[in-house]
Amino acid sequence: MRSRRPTMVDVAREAGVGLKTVSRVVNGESGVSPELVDRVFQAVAKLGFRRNAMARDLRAGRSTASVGLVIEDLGNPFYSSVARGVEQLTRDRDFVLMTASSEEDPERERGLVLELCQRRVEGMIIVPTALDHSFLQAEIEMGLQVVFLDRPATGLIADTVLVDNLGGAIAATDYLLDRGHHRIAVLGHEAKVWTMRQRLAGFRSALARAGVPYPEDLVCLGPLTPADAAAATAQLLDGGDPPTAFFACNNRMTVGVLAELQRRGGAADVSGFDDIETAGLFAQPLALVSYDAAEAGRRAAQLLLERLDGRRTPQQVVIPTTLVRYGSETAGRRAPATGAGARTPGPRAARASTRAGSGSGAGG
Amino acid sequence: MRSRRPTMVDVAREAGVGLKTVSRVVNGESGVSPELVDRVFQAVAKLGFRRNAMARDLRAGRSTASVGLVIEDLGNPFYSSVARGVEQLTRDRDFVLMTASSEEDPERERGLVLELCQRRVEGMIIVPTALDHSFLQAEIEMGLQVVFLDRPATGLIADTVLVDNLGGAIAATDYLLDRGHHRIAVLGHEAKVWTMRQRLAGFRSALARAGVPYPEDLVCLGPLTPADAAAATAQLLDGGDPPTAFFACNNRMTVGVLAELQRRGGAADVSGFDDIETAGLFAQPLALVSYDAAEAGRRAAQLLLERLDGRRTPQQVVIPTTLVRYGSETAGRRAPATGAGARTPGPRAARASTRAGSGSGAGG
DNA sequence: GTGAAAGCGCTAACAC
DNA sequence: GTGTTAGCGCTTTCAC
Repeated sequence: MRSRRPTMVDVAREAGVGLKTVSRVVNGESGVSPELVDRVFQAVAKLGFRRNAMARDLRAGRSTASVGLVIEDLGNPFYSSVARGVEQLTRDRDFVLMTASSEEDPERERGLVLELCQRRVEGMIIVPTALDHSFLQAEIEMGLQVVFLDRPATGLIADTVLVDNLGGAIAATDYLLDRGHHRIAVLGHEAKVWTMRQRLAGFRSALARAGVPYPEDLVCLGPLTPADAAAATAQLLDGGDPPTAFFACNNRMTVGVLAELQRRGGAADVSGFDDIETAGLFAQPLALVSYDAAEAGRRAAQLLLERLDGRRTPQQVVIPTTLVRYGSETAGRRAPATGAGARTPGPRAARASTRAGSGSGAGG
Repeated sequence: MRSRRPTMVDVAREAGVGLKTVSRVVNGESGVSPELVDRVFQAVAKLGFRRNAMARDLRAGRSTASVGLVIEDLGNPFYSSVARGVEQLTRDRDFVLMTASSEEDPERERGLVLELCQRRVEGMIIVPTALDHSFLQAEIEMGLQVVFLDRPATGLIADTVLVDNLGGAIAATDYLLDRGHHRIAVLGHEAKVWTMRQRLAGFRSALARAGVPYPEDLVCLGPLTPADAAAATAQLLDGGDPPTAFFACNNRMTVGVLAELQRRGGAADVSGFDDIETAGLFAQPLALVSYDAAEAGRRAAQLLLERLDGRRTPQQVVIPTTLVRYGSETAGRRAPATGAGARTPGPRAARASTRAGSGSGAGG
């Protein structure tokens, strides 16, 4: 029993009123007699009428009350937190979220962006993978609003939300330096990724300030998965003059390093970028650069909404990071007896902000 | 410099051809002379024309080549994996994914579903929170295709993808029973949630089969966050005749239980529903009911696509679970020396499937 | 091969 | 207060 979707004309006929009256009632406009309002609602309910948003938006000459979110991978906890944050702000304005994963493929990213343009989204939040986003300039001139997240766009001036990569990496490196390490290995993604370059720069900067030479032989860029990182860790440890500590540039690297250390019963100190929800339960103590991913999403959404409301001067927001130490020196020996040990929920063990405020100002 | 978005009419004028010719070229139809094709493409590029999908779909009388995904919380790892799985299949058909979080609020869920109906999505994948979905019947009769995920819908016959809750819970309980426990505590969400009832039923069933009495005083339903679960764990442990083991009905419960045990240096055995990515790095050994959330999303998307292609007989798919043991008895004492210990990436320590196949068949 | 006209379902402007 | 008309940007007849 597959019936056709009723239109306003159908409703008008059913209610015995004119088309415009139905439109008025459905849109909650005033100036319709209570009796007709009732008849229209009755007909709407009887026919199961749902106003066609396509026709409505088309006629009104506007976009589709929706925002596009182009990220690397929806399945990654960082991005899903971001998506959640974005959603929290956009849902209040009755925007629909169209999510798409670029999979770090510039071509795919471009395709998704243009696809969303064709769907006439009002705005987009993009985690840029492509090296050049000037192709968006034309869309922007035609009314598309864009906010970049996690990395700045190249070839384009636009609102941007970034994480304090430099400060976080410095804090993570200082943590290891403070514990007396001079041979610190670094594991990270390819250096072509902007965030990775920033984090590496922070690492170098912290070493330089401490007068510790940059360990060329301990810098391992390329691994993608935890398994890759574990293998790389093994190789580093098996080399001559092995590292005594590790700086993992993202959560996947951290997990890989820890897994290999645990497998060996090794005791290297570890710090890493990106927080891990369950780090308080780990056998090994470590320090992680933490930041609020959902907040990054919320800020991006906020910037986008402001733009849709008319703001035109580009802004940049930097999300602050915090170094969180998980587990104590004694942790791992079947949980500490004191309350000062690792714990996942509740207050964190030790925090040190790498940035004072949430720094927002004109940029570009 | 905010210019108006060009339409096909603009392109036609620019190229000096008729409207229909532009339409033909833009849609890759044959039967246009190469010369005109070229002129049209030139004009398209010059003006930055992007075909308006709203107008196109409206005129064609079809839906918007999009699927809606209504889940509980995009930020939850389980749901973001599901979303990723859905996306993997739908992107190939050039569908756009509209994601929305119901936040376990039946009213909100209903609102989101109807909103997506107004947007004329072709189909929806819903994790049902509401108790009654018969209101969807009308939409379905008007062409909407629906697949339910994680829980069956009530008051409605439709395609459904479920996890083997019963089998998983039995396996998790058996694990604890096999280790000699008779006083097993259960922590879980409210029993009004279908999955929770299933998991509890599995727990009861395993106990009954082992001749162990159901421990009324150790069943704690209600906690939502890890902190709630930790507090509940503390209360259970501080009571008279405390439990010697815990069955945590979801990942948040598991984390809470472990956190409290770790804080106390306690040694209770733990098993839990839902896998945790980093469980191999935990100080405490445990067993987790694991299943492929992304696969659940893919299967749901597959069912939806089949429906869009014309299938009409309702189907049900059950995603199998596996009990994964993390860490050995010696784990936690600063990592085991042998390779048999916990490790996160790579092959899992010990698996025992709770279901033979991926069971798919007619249902409803 | 190509283009003019009609119309998808709705809203905006105007008459009644 | 209410209904009629036109038209959003596109596709679909159907002439030429």
